[in-house]
Amino acid sequence: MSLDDRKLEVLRAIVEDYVETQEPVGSKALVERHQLGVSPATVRNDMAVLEEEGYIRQPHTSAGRVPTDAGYRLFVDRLSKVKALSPAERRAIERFLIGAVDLDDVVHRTVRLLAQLTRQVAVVQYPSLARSSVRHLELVPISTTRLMLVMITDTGRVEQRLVELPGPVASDDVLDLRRKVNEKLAGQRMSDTPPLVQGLVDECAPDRRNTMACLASVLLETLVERSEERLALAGTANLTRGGVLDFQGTLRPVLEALEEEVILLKLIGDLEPSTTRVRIGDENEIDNLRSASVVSTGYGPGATIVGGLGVLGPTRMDYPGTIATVRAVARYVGDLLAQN
Amino acid sequence: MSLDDRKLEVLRAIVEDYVETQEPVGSKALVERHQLGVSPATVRNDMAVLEEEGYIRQPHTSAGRVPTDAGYRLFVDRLSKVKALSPAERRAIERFLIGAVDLDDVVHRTVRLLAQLTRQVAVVQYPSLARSSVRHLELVPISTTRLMLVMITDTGRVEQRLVELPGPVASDDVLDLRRKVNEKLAGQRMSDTPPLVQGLVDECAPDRRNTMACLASVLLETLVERSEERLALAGTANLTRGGVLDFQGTLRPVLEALEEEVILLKLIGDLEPSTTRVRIGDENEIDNLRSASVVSTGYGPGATIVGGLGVLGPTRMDYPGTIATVRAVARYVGDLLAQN
DNA sequence: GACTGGCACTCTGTCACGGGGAGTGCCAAG
DNA sequence: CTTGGCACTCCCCGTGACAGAGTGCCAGTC
Repeated sequence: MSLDDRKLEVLRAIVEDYVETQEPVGSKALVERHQLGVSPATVRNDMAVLEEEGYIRQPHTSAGRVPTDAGYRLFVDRLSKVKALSPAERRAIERFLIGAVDLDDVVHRTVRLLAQLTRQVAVVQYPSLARSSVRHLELVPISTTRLMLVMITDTGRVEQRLVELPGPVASDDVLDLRRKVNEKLAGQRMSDTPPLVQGLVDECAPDRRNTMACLASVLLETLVERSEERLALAGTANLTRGGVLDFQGTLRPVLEALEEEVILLKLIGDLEPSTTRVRIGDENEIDNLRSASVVSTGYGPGATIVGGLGVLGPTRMDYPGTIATVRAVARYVGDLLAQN
Repeated sequence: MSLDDRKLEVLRAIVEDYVETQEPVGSKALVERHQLGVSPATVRNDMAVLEEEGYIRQPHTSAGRVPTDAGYRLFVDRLSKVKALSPAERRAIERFLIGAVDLDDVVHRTVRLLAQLTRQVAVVQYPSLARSSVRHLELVPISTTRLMLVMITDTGRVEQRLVELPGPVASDDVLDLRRKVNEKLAGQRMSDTPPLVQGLVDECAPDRRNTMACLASVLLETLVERSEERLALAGTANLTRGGVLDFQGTLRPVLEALEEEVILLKLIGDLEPSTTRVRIGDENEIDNLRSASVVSTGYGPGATIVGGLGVLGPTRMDYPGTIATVRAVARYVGDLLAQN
């Protein structure tokens, strides 16, 4: 038994209506709202099959039908085309992102924009350190035995870390250190740096080796190990739209998940394919998000990807619209980064 | 007609019970749980007076009493002593804050700690630029006509901003610029800088004045005008404790308010008195937070204050405990900053 | 063979009703 | 001023009845 065209059409209609009205949809309402050209009874038969196949279900006997996660999945994969953005939306994106003064600003504007356009929770990952390269390293003396290490990446991120030195260092020596690390590391991809950092220590004159070793360990920590990914979040208030109906009664697990950076990174940061990724309900590995869907994609200058962004909402979401918006915003942000 | 001691005692008992049980408290339960030494009937008379005075109210006829905002206010001002922290809490604070590697880390740890200890929403303001002074300014060439300006403050904040130059600048000139701005500005309080920046432009050789003017305008913007305050937020999931009961049914307005940095700053950033500030329900100027209370205080190294922190929760909160925790955390953070 | 109209059935949501319970206000007495 | 007693009010909750929506199935039609 397979799904012929009309059954698919019925599924699409159910998804669209349910997303819009948030109420189980019945056969009669369906034929009234869509030109299906058949009677409610026929639709009912189709519905019975769709339910058998697991694409829709009844909250209770003699209620209308509601799409299952599998139903949404089928809808997304085969039944929906990506909506084109309205000119108004395009303008909104441009207006919003223009005039950002630095990376922080770009990220914050982006996340708010995304939340606003999709009316959902938005997450934007800062350009990943691991995917950036070093533009410049700066050493600023804080006291005689302390340095502030400032790293600037080609994506505009600025990371700082305090370095505790084993002993006092003269300011000329700091300049020397600064020159050395920059010669060695500037322009390098983050992933290529560890052996170079080791080389820095090895090549160092013995009397300075201690100092350099300290610096090197902080460098390694900053560059790779602790490679801190940062995130921005916006639009949590959108979770309350649709009342208590979405998210099976309580926002708690969702809010909890949103507080865990690790979890968010997992959601957004899975960047292998350059395409948009949609996770629907149960497809999420995180238990707390079993009643949510996530639409995410990578962004970056040109074809390269330096970070992820996406939105999270109820499984009952407007997938075509959301996907379109997420993609468009990612592209704009990529272009913006390319300009720098 | 005034409030004698027993009436105050009754009010205290009502607040304590209500905070704990979240249910309107009646006269009978009250005398059972507290050693008031009088009968329920007497307590009822006292309650009638307290209600008349506006400190408590009945959700409906023949229900127990619930404190009003004014009741909480009186409780906070006159009836509660600040609870001492338990050793476990002290240890938790120390363990949590130790090992922070940089300012970002300190702020993030602090805000999570605060949310965890108070089981409420926590907000921590980064050290305010306006209250810091310049430690060092760095200019990093991005291209021939673009510089990255990096400012490091004595509180450890690092701000960056892109500078678009009117024309190409040689790298020697950049070094020269760098030296000049540092000579002039390093060590200065942020609020004293504007005339100095102007001075920089005036003293500049005519052929470089254009470049310097560009830099100066970005500097001014970064230092004062756009003096961007940053915040960290944690514990929003705690809003869902107590179900839909707190916050009159919907979290929406509260979540919305929490998304507005401006609003949060208003809550937390009011730092004139070095004491802890408590805003209860209607005392909040922000309409969206009329059903919430905010406990906030300033923090900073030694006696100076460089930023604010605090928590937000339902008016029905454990004020003594919350106040104690907020103060303690602020003190620890201050000490931590003093060490740098 | 696929579609349709009709019909009986099921389940929800809601409303009215009523009793139990908690709590109050008031009064008269100690 | 305090207390015990009592009548009263109102919420909460379980029950039952009812309308409405929607289904499943069957027999008839094209």
